[in-house]
Amino acid sequence: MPVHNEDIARIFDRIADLLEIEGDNPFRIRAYRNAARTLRELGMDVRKLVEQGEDLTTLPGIGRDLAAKIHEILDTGRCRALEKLEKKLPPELPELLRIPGLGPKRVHALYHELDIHTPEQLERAARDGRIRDLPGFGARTEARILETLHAHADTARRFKLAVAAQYAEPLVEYLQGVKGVERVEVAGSYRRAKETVGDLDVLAIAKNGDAVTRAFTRYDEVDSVLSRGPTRATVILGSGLQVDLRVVPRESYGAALYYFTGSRAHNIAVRRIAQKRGLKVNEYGVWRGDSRIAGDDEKKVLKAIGLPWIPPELRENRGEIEAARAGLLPDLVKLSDLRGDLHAHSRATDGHASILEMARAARAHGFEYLAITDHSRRLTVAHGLDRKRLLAQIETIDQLNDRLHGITLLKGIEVDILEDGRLDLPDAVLEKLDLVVGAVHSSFDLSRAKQTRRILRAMDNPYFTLLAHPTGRLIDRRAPYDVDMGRLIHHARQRGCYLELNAHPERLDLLDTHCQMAREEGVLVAVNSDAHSIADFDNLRFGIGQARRGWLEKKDVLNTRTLRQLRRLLARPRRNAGKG
DNA sequence: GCCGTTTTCGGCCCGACTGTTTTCAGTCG
Repeated sequence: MPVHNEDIARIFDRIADLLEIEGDNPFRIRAYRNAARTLRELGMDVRKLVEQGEDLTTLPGIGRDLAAKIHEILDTGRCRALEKLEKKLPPELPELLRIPGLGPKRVHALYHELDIHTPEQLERAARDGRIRDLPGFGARTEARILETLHAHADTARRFKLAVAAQYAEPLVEYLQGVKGVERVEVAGSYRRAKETVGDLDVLAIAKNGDAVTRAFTRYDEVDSVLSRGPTRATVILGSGLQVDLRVVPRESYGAALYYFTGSRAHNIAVRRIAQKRGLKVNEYGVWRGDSRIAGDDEKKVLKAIGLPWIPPELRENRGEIEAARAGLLPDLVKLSDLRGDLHAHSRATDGHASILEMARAARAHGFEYLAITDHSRRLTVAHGLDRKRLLAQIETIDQLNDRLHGITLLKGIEVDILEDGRLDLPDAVLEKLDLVVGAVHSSFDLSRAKQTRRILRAMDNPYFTLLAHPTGRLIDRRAPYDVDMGRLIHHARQRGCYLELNAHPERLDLLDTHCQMAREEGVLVAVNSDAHSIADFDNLRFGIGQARRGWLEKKDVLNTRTLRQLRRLLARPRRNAGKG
């Protein structure tokens, strides 16, 4: 079994969990967690870096010791440090940390005092009333544990950004109507446009916080109230989504917004910078001694620390702070930069609207062009187009273009990439199209080598323009297929073809880290809706959020180009094909 | 365990809410 970054990251997280239960040095624990994070966000296999003879201690948060452990895990598949810990403590113990309200200290007590290792044992002990007598526990805590054990599966789940938006928007509206509330905004991972959010962090300006948190807990979607004070309250909505509300005075709003937008890693890094300058940063402002030197406005807060404003989507401590200090922050792409959409379906296959309806909807979004890219014949469930039907559709689009004003339809196809890398329709018909969007819809479980070879070969087709949803993942439902994204991006560069960032809320595929790789390699990314109905164009905002998380600028995105520029770019793979 | 234009040793982000603590630890974000 090849060891991937995620495997190593999990080992480090387990070590951190166990050390924490043992009451080890918190900074040592954090070091393991930071290293796990570095590995997860590396964007390429650490194994590859090792093969290239790179020094792993150049990676952030990885020093001599952890580099050696990575080598050990890569070489042997094992980690002696973890095995040693697992001899001291039951390996399943970290599971208990996932239960809300249980931290390392309490898990330590449960294990050492009552020999509890598992949620099942915990439940039994709680039912028997044996937990309340432990020091630091009580009857309330015991009851709470039983309660959360039952709700456990529900509360642990994350919500797709688009789903969270459906809950966030009406809640914001409700809070804006509460007396005394001046302003409401959702911060946290929602504001950073993460593909999924664990909870909502809502921020409000008001003088009387107590009245506002009280009104918040009375919102009719609230299922249970976890805590409530004069500046903060936490509730669970009926959907299972947790919402934290914080209320701050106007003079602290910028500091609070910055603080609660996170990410945690970003905040820590920025506060360390502030600390070195003799400043303290908290949710109420930036402080020099007892005097607040900034607070009401996010831009001013960052300025006081000596940094330019950093877009929320970048705040992951993945180089944005260094870029900010060097004046090298990207000028991120905006939704309004999009001039068209290069992936949409019609009723001819599995779409719900006619080509004309789709064209009009795209025009209403201000688009200059829309590519119709229905499925190809192999995808029979979607009634995929064969050669004959595609030729008929080409004719239809030509006719529509003659009478449509203000928008141009591009002739395309979302053609299946077959298992051997051939495309699902003959070149003779692909040649007649403006663009060919290739996609994997089958054989997801090929080995990494085979899957990579399959897609590389598809890209070699002279008519191949754009690789749709490049990892094939469906958030929470289907893991990405195993493919060497670095090689795909490199090959796209050589072939002159492009990658899609599919904006469908279930896909958001390319991942943000892949976008960064594409950008560094100079491969343009198309942010596409994959619309199956006229409403689906609205999903582009989530795609743009993801693109911004991937540091993409307007110039990095294919469909920010004018139709004229775009046509030239779409012809590039064909031109390159002749050069062998 | 990591890290370094104040440091190779001595630091490492900061505050709110809860429950059981009668002065604060634990958890969370």
